[in-house]
Amino acid sequence: MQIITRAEEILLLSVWKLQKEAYGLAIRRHASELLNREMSVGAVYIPLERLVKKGHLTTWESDPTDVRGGRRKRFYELTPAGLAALHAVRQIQQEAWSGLPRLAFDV
Amino acid sequence: MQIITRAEEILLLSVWKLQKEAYGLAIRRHASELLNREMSVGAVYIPLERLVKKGHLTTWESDPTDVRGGRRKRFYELTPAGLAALHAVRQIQQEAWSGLPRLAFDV
DNA sequence: CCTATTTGTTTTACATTATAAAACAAATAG
DNA sequence: CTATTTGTTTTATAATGTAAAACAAATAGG
Repeated sequence: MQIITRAEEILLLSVWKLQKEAYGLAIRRHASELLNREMSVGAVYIPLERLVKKGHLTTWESDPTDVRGGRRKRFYELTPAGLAALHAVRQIQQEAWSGLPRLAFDV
Repeated sequence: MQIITRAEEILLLSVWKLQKEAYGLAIRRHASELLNREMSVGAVYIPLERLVKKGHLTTWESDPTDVRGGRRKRFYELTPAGLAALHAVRQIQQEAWSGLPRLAFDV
């Protein structure tokens, strides 16, 4: 489809929204809330890696923190290309949802 | 993902928009315009069939028309379930795109 | 007529994406 | 030390997306 998928859109927006707290599990929690549905771990990390490969996200690892189980985190940040991809999909959405006629069972 | 995919969204909206003219090739033309990109024939018919199977569309065949090459067409129409699926995805989109902080390179 | 062109759908074969589940890693609590 | 917690990576499979080819049937025009 070439345009980003819905999963990619949700993940990019989650990274955007979470700002400095955009790491794997936090992104998973946020995206799951948006979708009203618990995403599996793989359903987050694998698309995230793809988005990095495509240049829509950058990523780096932090040091461990001193909370229980607080090991190193992999953080993500939106790139200008990622933002452009979001704008592109947004525009298509707005066009696609405009000018729709009234439906028989909608009235 | 359970929520409809982007391809499904675009196809359902195309069927909605085209009303009584919602058959395979017309849907393909309309969806291609929305995406600014020629969709292949298979990229339309196969997802359409899937949407029928899921109960988001109904379908039927017309008689041939008397224009050159005007053979029978397979028409599609949105079901209430299809409309509900569109509304669901719309709501998620609006939530996902709200409350986004300003970005460094966006300013 | 008959064959070229046009409009249309179906099928096939393959690439990409999505997903669950398991494995792995490393931190602190007690 | 070892149980629990937070976190990432890997594996294996299902679901979707796509291009291209095959198939079907209509009219145009000599």
